[in-house]
Amino acid sequence: MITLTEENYIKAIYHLGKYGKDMVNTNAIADALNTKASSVTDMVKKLSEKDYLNYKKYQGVLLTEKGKHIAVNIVRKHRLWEVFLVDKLNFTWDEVHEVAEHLEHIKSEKLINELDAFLEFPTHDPHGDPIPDKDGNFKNIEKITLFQSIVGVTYKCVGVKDTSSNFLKYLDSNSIGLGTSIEVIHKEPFDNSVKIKRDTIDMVVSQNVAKNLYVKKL
Amino acid sequence: MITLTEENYIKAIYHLGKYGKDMVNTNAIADALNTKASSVTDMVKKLSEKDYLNYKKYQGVLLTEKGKHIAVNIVRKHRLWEVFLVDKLNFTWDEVHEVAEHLEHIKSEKLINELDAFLEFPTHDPHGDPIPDKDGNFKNIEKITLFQSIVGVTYKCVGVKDTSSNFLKYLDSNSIGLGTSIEVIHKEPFDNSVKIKRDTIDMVVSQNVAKNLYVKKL
DNA sequence: AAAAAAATTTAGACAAGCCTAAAAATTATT
DNA sequence: AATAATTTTTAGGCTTGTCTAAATTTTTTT
Ligand SMILES: [Mn+2]
Ligand SMILES: [Mn+2]
Ligand SMILES: [Mn+2]
Ligand SMILES: [Mn+2]
Repeated sequence: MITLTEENYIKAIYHLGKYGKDMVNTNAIADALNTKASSVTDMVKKLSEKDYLNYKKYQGVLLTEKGKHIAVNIVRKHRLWEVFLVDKLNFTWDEVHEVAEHLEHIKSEKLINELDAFLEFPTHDPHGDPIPDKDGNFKNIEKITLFQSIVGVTYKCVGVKDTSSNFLKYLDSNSIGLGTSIEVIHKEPFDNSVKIKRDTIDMVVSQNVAKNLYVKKL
Repeated sequence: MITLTEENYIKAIYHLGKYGKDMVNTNAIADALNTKASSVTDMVKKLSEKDYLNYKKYQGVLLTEKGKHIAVNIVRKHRLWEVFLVDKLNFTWDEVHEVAEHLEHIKSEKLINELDAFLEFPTHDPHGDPIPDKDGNFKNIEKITLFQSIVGVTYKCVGVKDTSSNFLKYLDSNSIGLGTSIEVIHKEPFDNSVKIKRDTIDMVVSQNVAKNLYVKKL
């Protein structure tokens, strides 16, 4: 049996280790889970014991295949529930994360597979993140941040990096959402702000915004 | 903040105390929750401290209004999720209870009220039990057990007392479900079995079955 | 009204997760 | 290469919810 707390650790470690092959360190995990490094050390030993990850003292941890499998399944559940909340229950994209954080721990194969079917097998969640299928497979769409974009090119918004309520509400209030077309007009070297044309409207977004908005060439 | 364990105790006490005004005793609670009497004593002290119930040493407990409110809200969530599972996700009535047992603890006002609306404000769950509305109000339909029925009268099946998978599957295999018409042909004094006519078919059900099937005069 | 049986509470212990403070190891700086 | 700073682990303790065994109270039986 795997506990809710163990699941949260595994998911956090998965997200922290997603890019790059190097080990995930204690402080990063403590930070992600709002807990203390000493607590992480304790838990990491237990997870290693249970074979969800490999732990090397003072070095960090790496999920095993077993651990990755658990993690991807939790991510699948999290994102499917988010789709459900937005598509069926009138939640906005800034409201879903907190509730999905709890729903992702409900354990029922049938529940999640039927939910998947009920939602007609969505491939992406409300924030543009890919949804793993029943076997854990998914493909990341090629995307860059608006920060990495090129002047003169038109892009489509395909995701957000920061999923905080604050950022999502900012985007809402500026009529930017998934699918929105964005033409890059100018990139200001001084403060790295980006001038874009959204529909017919010109607007300037800060470096912070540009770095948290994923776009794809049209 | 109320913990998952506390919620389960409160719900169990609510169901045990539903009929009759007398106090719920320690062993009954321990039994319902598959735990030990000593654990119940501990928890009951804590719940009393938090004002969810009144506890009199060696006498038993009674939920306060605050406790009842919590309980009814959990029951509401439990039953709405059961409807969702059956109506939208192709669960059968014998599969829903276990999953709903977990879903009932998800804390989000918006979630449950939107779910209620999405399901078009159902009044009863898949087992015929009434669903409290947003304010905790619900009405029990007048019903008796088949055991209490009268020979010669035709009834409609409106609920089940035992919601175990075994019993529900037995009913399925005998084509008895909510809404099924049942005419009482004979009540056998020797073993309290009941001979009924379901559609055009005569069949005999045991005392055990008769005591767990709720019916209503047509 | 005792004595016996049953129900309930108390005492003491344990696992899971968390914390703070101190010790040890690693990494960065001089 | 030595010292300083940072990171990580260890040690010891706390809370929640559980358990077993023993003590106490209530209820039932004689
Ligand atoms: Mn979570
Ligand atoms: Mn998401
Ligand atoms: Mn429950
Ligand atoms: Mn039910």
